[in-house]
Amino acid sequence: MSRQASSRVTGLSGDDAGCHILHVDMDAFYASVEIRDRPELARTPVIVGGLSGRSVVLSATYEARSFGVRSAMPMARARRLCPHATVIPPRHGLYGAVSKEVMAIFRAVTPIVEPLSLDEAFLDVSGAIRLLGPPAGIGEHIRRQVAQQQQITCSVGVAATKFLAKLASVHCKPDGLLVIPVDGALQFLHPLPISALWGVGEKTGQTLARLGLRTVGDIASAPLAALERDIGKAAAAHLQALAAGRDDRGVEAAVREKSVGSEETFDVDVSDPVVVRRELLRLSRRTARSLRSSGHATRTIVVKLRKADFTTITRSKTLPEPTSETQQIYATACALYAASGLSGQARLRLVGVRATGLVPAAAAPAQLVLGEGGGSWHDAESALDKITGRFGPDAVRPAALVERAPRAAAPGPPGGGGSTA
DNA sequence: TCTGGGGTCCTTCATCGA
DNA sequence: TCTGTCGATGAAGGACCC
Repeated sequence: MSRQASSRVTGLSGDDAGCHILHVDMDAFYASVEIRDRPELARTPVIVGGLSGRSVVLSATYEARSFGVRSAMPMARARRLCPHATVIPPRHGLYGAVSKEVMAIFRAVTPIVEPLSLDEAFLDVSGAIRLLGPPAGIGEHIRRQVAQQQQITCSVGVAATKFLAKLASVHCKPDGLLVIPVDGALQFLHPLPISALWGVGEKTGQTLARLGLRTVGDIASAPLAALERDIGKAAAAHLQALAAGRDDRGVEAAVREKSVGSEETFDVDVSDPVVVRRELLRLSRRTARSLRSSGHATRTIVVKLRKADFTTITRSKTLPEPTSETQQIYATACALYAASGLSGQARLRLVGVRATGLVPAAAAPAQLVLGEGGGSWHDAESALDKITGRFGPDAVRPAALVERAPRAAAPGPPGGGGSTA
């Protein structure tokens, strides 16, 4: 088998027999897309992130990372670490469009593509081997296509399971390809720190460290009962399977959405219920629009409230019938906010609205309101979706969301007001 | 240092009906 | 009629991932 390029991390045999899963991950995706449009920034520190006081880093070039900048880091700190970096506000629409084109490159290789986010995906290439050759060669083919068509680089992990393929791509970044052969999996896996395991974050990592477990090999040989006692049955079984190289999840081309939602952090903490309710209206609108555009309705509405001290509470309500209407979602969100005991009592830094328990919209009964013809709000909102789809999300807004100086008026009462301008 | 936004999954506890 | 049990479901919170 020929390996044309850049196995940055190896030491393994490179034998890709039986390694039919690829994990493809774009390198510093948002920043790379920005540099493609501004080539003068190539090989310089670039940070993509919001400009407001509470923004975090969304993406950073490797030049910026060499100064300690990491994604999810507060922007203020990133700017202190790397004051000469170019900071670019994110253009999500552009990244979405590039992502679509990259996924199309993947789908030209195999129909079994499972996107994980805008910038990474699992591919099952077992059906493409006869036509395109061994998996590592397919990985190189994909890397070339992405570089030629999109002028950005990606890294590819090749292995027999999703977890190992993902680890492989992490270990060959940036701009690399790594095969973890079937018979080299444990040799690769066991020296890694426990944080390499999918599902071990800060808290679980601390718990495992208290048990004296430091490496993946330690987890593999730990008694299951001890793990279960400290991290729970499901997590213990999950981690021990991964540590033994077992991962029987297949690549799924169609993953069903389970929830949609929207949340927003205020620039400054807010205690005024009028402002909070106005934000709930905005978020309810966004959530309802996501529901309708994905062809779903929701049964359960969840409101998330984060206080100034960062403690977070959620309150939820399951409705008798599924809905995708802004009015009903907003009314429920307001009721949950009122019942939380935080209304007017606490300073909030974030509010969120989420819809779970999704059902296909076609399965939801048409909502009839006494005294109105069937589907009144639904028809009106569908019409608005068409307008906002064409002219942008702010083309038509509820009166309550039209900014007025110095302070906007309260949104109309739940269930009755907050309608369209 | 001071923590975004969009998600998934798991655990625990309460409630309800059989 | 009362009590205990069990499973399903809902609610809340936490941890994690990208």
